[in-house]
Amino acid sequence: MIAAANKHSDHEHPRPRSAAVVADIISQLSDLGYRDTEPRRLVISAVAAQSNPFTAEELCASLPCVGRATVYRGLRLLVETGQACRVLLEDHDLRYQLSHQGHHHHLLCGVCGASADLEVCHAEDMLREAAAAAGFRMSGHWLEVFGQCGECIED
Amino acid sequence: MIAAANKHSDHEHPRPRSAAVVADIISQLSDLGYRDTEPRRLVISAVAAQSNPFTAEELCASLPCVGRATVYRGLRLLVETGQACRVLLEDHDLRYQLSHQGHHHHLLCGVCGASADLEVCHAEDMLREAAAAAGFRMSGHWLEVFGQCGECIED
DNA sequence: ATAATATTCGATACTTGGTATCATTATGAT
DNA sequence: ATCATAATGATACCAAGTATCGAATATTAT
Repeated sequence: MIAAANKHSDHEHPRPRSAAVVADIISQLSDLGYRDTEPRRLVISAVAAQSNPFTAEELCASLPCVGRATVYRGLRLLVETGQACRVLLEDHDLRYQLSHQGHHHHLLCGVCGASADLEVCHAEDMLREAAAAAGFRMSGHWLEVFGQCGECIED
Repeated sequence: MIAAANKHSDHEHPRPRSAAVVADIISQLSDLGYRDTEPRRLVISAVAAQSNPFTAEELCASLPCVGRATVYRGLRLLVETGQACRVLLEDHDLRYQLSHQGHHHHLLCGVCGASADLEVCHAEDMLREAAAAAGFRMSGHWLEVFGQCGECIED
């Protein structure tokens, strides 16, 4: 009934095929006319190396050789091109994360900070109906689900 | 199937029984041990006078006689005690609004800025199930629905 | 290869939204 | 009326993000 979710938490190996992910993103950006530069690569690599949602400042801190403005620009570019997405935590802390597919939402663990994707948004039709009942034409929605991941429940 | 929504837009009269709303909030705060002060009253009145979601800075601007810190403190108090809620617009603009009942979500018009409430969150059970399928224990969620209200569709 | 051109970079300054500090003032329980 | 305590407001501060602009770097054409 509900789509399964892909867990991608901390507790795993360095990061599976991070280099390939970076190369793919660079190539997609290139197709859009964006140049392949050293700082941009560094930003994308750093983003791909993160497992849990991270803040822009954390990214800056992990990239002391790249200017702050460049980090923010790179991050914004990734969000605008759909390669990364913003994640809103329960305390309104805004974080970022690589996008793993098109439309999806996040399950966010408040204990360890891990996130998992809900790959399909089944709420969409229901929300569209509810909006229509109120005379609204729905054009989009924002949804985050908070809780604890399996590992943190055990502990 | 889906709960009806209460529209509370701009196009109406000044504001129905705003004074009573303010008195009620003051009284509830008083029960919690918060004092009834002049600046606090002014903040609450200003909040109650708003029809659409507003920013904290707009509130400050509409209350030149109240210190900025006090406006922010008052707003935070209202959110913490459940009298007001935060509303996240599609462009990540964070706004505030009086709460009209317990758990609910917002239909937000991107054209005129009006908001309406979805009074019951039917998505909740579905989300809890989806979270459980991914091994998560859901503790909460954040949902905003964007679109156009009836009046703005006509125009 | 090289020059021309447009993009990107990074240092810096700025903006916005919000919080901490702290001396002064107002509240409300007694 | 007194008095401990909460609230205020001016100010300074902080965090996240954007604008500016001269210097550096990619691409493209030659």
